[in-house]
Amino acid sequence: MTEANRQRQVVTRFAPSPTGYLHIGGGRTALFNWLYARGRGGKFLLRIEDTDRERSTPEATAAILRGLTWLGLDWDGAAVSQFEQRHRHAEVAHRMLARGTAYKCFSTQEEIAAFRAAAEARGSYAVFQSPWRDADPATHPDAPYVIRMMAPRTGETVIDDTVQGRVVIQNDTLDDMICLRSDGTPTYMLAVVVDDHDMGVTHVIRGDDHLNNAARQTMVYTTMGWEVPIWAHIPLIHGPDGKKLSKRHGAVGIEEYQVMGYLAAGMRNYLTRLGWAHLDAEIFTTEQAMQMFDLGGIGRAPARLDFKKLENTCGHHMAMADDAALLHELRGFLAVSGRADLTLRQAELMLAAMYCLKDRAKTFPELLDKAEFALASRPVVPDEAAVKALDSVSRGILKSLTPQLRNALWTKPALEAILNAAAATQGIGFGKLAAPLRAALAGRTATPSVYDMMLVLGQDETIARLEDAAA
RNA sequence: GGCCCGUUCGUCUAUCGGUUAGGACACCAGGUUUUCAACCUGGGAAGAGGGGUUCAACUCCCCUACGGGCUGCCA
Repeated sequence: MTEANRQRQVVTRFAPSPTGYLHIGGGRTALFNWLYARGRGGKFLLRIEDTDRERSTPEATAAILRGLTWLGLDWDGAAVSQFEQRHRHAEVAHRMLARGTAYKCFSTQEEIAAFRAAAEARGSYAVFQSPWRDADPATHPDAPYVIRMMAPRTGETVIDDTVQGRVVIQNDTLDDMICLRSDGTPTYMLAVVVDDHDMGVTHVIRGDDHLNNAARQTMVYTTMGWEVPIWAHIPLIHGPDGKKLSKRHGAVGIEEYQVMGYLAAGMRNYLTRLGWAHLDAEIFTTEQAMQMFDLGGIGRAPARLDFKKLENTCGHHMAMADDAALLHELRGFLAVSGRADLTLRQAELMLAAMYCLKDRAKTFPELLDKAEFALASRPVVPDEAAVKALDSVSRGILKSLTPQLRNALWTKPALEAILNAAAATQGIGFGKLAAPLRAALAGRTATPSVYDMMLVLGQDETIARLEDAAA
């Protein structure tokens, strides 16, 4: 890390390749970059690494943008297409050529394969050494060629990594990486460096699968006379079994988590805490995360995904959430999970009920389940257990209750007085009275408090449901 | 095979040479309660193994084991 970088405004970036959905690990990488930049008044940029024309699709790009947006990560400026910078990349490659820090290599892929096979046969695994590295340009054939960087074959390259520490790579373990393919398109290795430099990226925070690559990329910076960014190679996320996260572990795409009904805020909190810690901080807002987040707090070992903890974290955030915001996010969930939107009436009731629902649920499906009494419309169809609670004796009690409720002041103390008196009159405990009320009001036996339901439903609806059940 | 990175309760982690190794999730047991959930209290639970260095090591060094990454005209 140099003085210049330390003083410059922080610029981070997320650079996914658009070959599929936004992977949850990628989402976390983006989150770390975003948190780091936003917490320091810096910039967070987005670049789509679409130089692999075979595998890149616009659908994948769209999915990535959707995933980031859902996670609440906003980027500065428009997303940059790496492919569109290809002429700039080629220009840099040719400049390296002109400077003598790169050369044309005419070796065919068959020749390279043969080289490797021969090395393997000898029991060694030497990196490919192009015969064209020191060839006289006069002997160059009129054939397709790639441009390879002329990397030093001796000495070592040091990666001063904020997370991994000082990592030393021997130069003889690195080959002369290809910068420009034979079709004239740039490789990722060259493109990342050029783009990061051109975009003014100060901190490269990415998966540690790139740690070794950082050595070769450092050479490009050096050979071009550019300033090397501050590296932070973070460990990848693993599945619950400790193995690399893959489809067999279940959800790997960030959007799947939205469909499962996790809150974006909870997801951010959980993902921030996964592999990063600041003393005992567990549940925090995004603003607090921005304040606390630092590269030094990132662990060196890969972390495993723990759905239980994710759920618990989301539960905290649901309880903390603003009612209206929660309703809004709930409707977003309804839309992506292919469920019907709420009617105006349902939305109103949902909002009114939120106070007694949100600290009882961890995810949106749970919230919806707890909200069943508010969402249902008359006549409420009781489930099996509720039917049992509505025997003839209970129905009689409900019947005797309605006249009193009709004249009641619709407040909790007033309702409490009425129901307690009713229970006393019947010579039963309050629990005995609550059961049929639940059944009548919600059609089930597990519900929020009967008072909350009555208050949310209102006088008319409450009485109507009791009459429905009593009949 | 070579090179690189990693290893503290089941899981996420704190500790940055001296602590009864702390917290959270999960789990178990109580409690509260109007059902479910929530909530409250308590409990069990860890430094991969082996060598060093040091008065003192989870912390520093080495080896082994295990896990991961790189070793592409993929990113």
